[in-house]
Amino acid sequence: MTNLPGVAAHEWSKHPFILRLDGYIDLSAAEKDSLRALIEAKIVVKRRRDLVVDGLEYRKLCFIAEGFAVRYKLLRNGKRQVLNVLLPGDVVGLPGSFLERAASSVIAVSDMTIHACAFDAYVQLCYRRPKFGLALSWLAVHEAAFYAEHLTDAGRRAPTERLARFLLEIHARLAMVARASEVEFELPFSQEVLGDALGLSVPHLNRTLAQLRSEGLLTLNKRRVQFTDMKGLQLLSQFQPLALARIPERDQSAEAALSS
Amino acid sequence: MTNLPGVAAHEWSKHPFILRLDGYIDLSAAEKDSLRALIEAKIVVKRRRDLVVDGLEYRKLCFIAEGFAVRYKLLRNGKRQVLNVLLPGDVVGLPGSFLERAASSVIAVSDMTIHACAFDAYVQLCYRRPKFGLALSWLAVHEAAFYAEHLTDAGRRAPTERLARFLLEIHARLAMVARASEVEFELPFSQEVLGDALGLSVPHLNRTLAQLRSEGLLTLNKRRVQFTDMKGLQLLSQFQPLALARIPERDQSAEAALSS
DNA sequence: CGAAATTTTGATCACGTTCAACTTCAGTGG
DNA sequence: CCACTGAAGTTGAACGTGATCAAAATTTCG
Repeated sequence: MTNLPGVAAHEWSKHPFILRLDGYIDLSAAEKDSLRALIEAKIVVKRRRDLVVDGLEYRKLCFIAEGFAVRYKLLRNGKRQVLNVLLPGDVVGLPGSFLERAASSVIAVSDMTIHACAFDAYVQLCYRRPKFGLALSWLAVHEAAFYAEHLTDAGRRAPTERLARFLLEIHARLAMVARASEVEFELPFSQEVLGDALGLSVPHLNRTLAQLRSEGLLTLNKRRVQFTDMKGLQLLSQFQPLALARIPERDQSAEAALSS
Repeated sequence: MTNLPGVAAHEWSKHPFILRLDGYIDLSAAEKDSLRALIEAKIVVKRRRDLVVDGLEYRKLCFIAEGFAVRYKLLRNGKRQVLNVLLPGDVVGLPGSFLERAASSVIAVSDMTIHACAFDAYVQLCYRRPKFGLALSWLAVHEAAFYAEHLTDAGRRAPTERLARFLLEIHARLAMVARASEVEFELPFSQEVLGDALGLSVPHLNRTLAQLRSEGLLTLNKRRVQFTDMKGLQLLSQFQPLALARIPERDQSAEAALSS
């Protein structure tokens, strides 16, 4: 790991996390700068490095600039559930920082570069600039909504459907931060990770994948996915990206009418 | 449904939602009052009434004073996934209000009384009093953390373990709002709901329940659960309630050091 | 280039679903 | 009060999906 202080302004405005925020909130340059000022370090993380460890205290927010990670929970019986995959623009330390001790682990599955800020510093920023508190809520709700979808997948959907939905979701998320073309993207996860994300064994995941391939819906090799029949995939998976509403602006007129 | 305006102060301070907030944030009487001022109506809802409908816009936060509901997602193939059960102190409209259109439905499973406030009004309160934005974040993170646990249950845990964990979780949540004794509580959900929550068929859920009973871990009749071997349940289920950290207070001294 | 990780394929088996019948319970009207 | 009705809970038998175990083929990486 290499630590360099802060972030340059021109770099920050194109940061995938800022790109994501732009998707649901209007931030002025000054506001973006006040967030940038919190960044304590740019960190380069090697593949397989632990970022968060289940059971330990963690009090940081890390914004992923580049690279991929996986949040997972290891069980007593040796099984593993991948809770979420973390892509550029995602935040490490959500929900870990809100708990006394992290309830899951995070590990890098590729080399990464991330920007870290102290959790307390972010909370104090929320007091000064309430908009960031709302942004945090939106982020957390987004997270919860994704989990809800995955829960439905694991509980009630067939394996082919699950896998198709998962790939479409990742594609949509990568497209949001300009890391995917119309029908193609890099998928840096092993089948073991995919299986643990979807609640399937590796052999069965492999067969499920083979089925999607044989139906001509997609190709996947060298960790590169290409959707060869987008319509067919959408039909099979019933996937539709969830539309997060934008955060309402402060209403000054309503302000005057109230004293509290 | 009967609509009466607002809430009385003495009623509000003992409202289960306020009880829950007290668990992770310090709110002054004035702050609690500013939230109370947002309540537009006290609503009495009959059993089986829809509160939120998948696909429709929903822009309210409803704080459950009494009664139980279920958030669920209905699939094309007729299957249903129960995403969460809503207890006194929980909020209806999270995450629904953050989305263009709700991505799940909510239905009352008992008669309920709830206090409704407009979502926009709450957001404006967050601008005036940033602490409420943080409270909202905490609430959302709490929700996300629960989903993460349920995802792990559905994906990787055995049925007996799932069921035991589910019951222990509900017990802990009810205890938090003073609706459960040490080892006993009301469980107003049919086995169909439990099955849909845990991703099991009704017959299998029933057999799983029978197994817990036969092992002397609990009794359940007339919708009343009694844990007869709490230690055994905890051992079997590896359950531990998740410890949400408290929301840090505003730090005035750090304030002065910064201009932004 | 060699070692390790990952992907693929096959055979067997167990768990949990499905379907069906029956029982018990709660609520309602005669 | 009891008979009736529909909902909820319980039990059984047969089936199928996906897990498990094992081994081979292939790729990645040191």
